[in-house]
Amino acid sequence: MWLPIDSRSSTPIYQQIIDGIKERIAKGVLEPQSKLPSIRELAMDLTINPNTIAKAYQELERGRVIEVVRGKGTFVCALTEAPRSASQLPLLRESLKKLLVEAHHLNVPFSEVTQELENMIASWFEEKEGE
Amino acid sequence: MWLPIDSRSSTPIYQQIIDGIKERIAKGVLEPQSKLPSIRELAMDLTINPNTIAKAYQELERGRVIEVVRGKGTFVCALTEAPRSASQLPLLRESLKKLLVEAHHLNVPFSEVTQELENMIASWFEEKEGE
Amino acid sequence: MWLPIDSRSSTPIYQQIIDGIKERIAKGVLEPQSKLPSIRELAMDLTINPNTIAKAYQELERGRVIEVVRGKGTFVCALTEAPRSASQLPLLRESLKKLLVEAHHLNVPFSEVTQELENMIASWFEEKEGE
Amino acid sequence: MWLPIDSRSSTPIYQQIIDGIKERIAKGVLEPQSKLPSIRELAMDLTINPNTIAKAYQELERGRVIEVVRGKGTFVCALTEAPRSASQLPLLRESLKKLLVEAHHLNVPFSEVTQELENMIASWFEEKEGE
DNA sequence: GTGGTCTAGACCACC
DNA sequence: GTGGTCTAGACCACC
Repeated sequence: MWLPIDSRSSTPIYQQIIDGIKERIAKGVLEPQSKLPSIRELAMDLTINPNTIAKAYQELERGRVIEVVRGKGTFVCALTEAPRSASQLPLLRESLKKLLVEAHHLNVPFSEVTQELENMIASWFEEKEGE
Repeated sequence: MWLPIDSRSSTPIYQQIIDGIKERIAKGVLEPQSKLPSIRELAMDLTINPNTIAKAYQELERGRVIEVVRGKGTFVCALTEAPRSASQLPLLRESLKKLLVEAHHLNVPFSEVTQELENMIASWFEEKEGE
Repeated sequence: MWLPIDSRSSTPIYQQIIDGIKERIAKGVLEPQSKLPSIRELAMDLTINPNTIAKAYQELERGRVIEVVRGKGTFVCALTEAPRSASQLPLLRESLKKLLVEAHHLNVPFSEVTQELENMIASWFEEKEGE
Repeated sequence: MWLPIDSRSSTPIYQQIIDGIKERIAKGVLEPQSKLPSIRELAMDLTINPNTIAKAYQELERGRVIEVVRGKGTFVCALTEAPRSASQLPLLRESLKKLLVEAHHLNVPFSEVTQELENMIASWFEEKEGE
């Protein structure tokens, strides 16, 4: 598996791995129940310290995004394992607020934000289909 | 001036101050040309070290969000000083992508994201008017 | 007399005044022996605190660029009052070095620096003649 | 690494460090991709507080002169990362103007400025080769 | 090991 | 009054 890692970025490498895997899952490139590469394998692919991969996997497991099956490997969780709760809408709203603040300081009108969001949703699963 | 600061958060305090001020500007609570509290004053209000406030103000000045007038104080920049360039849409799209990834992992359907965004835009300047 | 002053610049205002007057003298706009505006007059013109103008004039007097004649006013020094000494070439070389360091980091080739310098010299007294 | 620091100068120490490092890079003494001393190491060498070195490094990183690799250290950027843009010639011209103003007040004729500049360019990389 | 953040407190230049 | 710099020393995350 390949993920875009920038060792010069201020975002920690383990966080970049988390973000990259979550994005691939969200886009449907990594499907529920599918197997992830082993820590060593991914460390080799990305030429990164295995400890760093391990930290990313631990965080993803804590967040119920992936699960470790002893002796078999690591797998993407089924959707039902992360059921929706009332606490999740406030989190999303917080992100939405930050998005609008950013848009304002980039001088992008809100109407364009809505438009861009709709465009992105429309083409969201493209990467998966083109796979 | 009050800003919500969480000293236990992993987000640095100076960054929380930056975010808080940018949000107040974006919502119109802090208008262009209006005066910000002095470093010492804000440090007292938030019971935070003046150096930390100074770092936040310096970052905001570098980003052309605020400007320092020698010996007089610090002021919100006029809008025209941060003109829009072609490099800004990609930044917004990156944020939009992260938003959709987050929504997926929170089990919030994209249609609801769009709906929430429109609601938030509709009530964006409420805080200012209620002031 | 008008000078370009930016109260938001990180260069102190009194320094901007010094630089502006030195530039006008170097370009021949202000000729040797010519009279400068009084402190009060210049303070009015630039809408700046008279103390700030006074500080600039004091520094210029210390550097033998201008001289105060009691009861008559302030005048540009004659050239002969700032005779050339051996200590001045090193100062210029220090400035030249900084110029080349800057050019390197701006990715401007040295050949272009030389060319730009010659162009600038060729058109140096234009402002005076157009006066 | 040694840099000439004057703690009595009006130029801030962190700025002197920035200038010194930029000069060493421009002269080729510090080559692209080469490693800079760690903050603590340089602080020891120059007997300066680590915070001051850190500020200098952060400014240099913002200017894309150096880059931080997490946990590994700080390195000189590759040249291609600071591409030339149209906004850079005006900055150089501003510096050239200041140079000519200074030359005039030092009583150094412009012909000698040109001559000194050409001499300096001719011997620019000497320090590197003599290394 | 590396750099990043924060506090406490001092001193300074500028207006 | 204002912001800017610096020290001394602590603690933290990352690799």
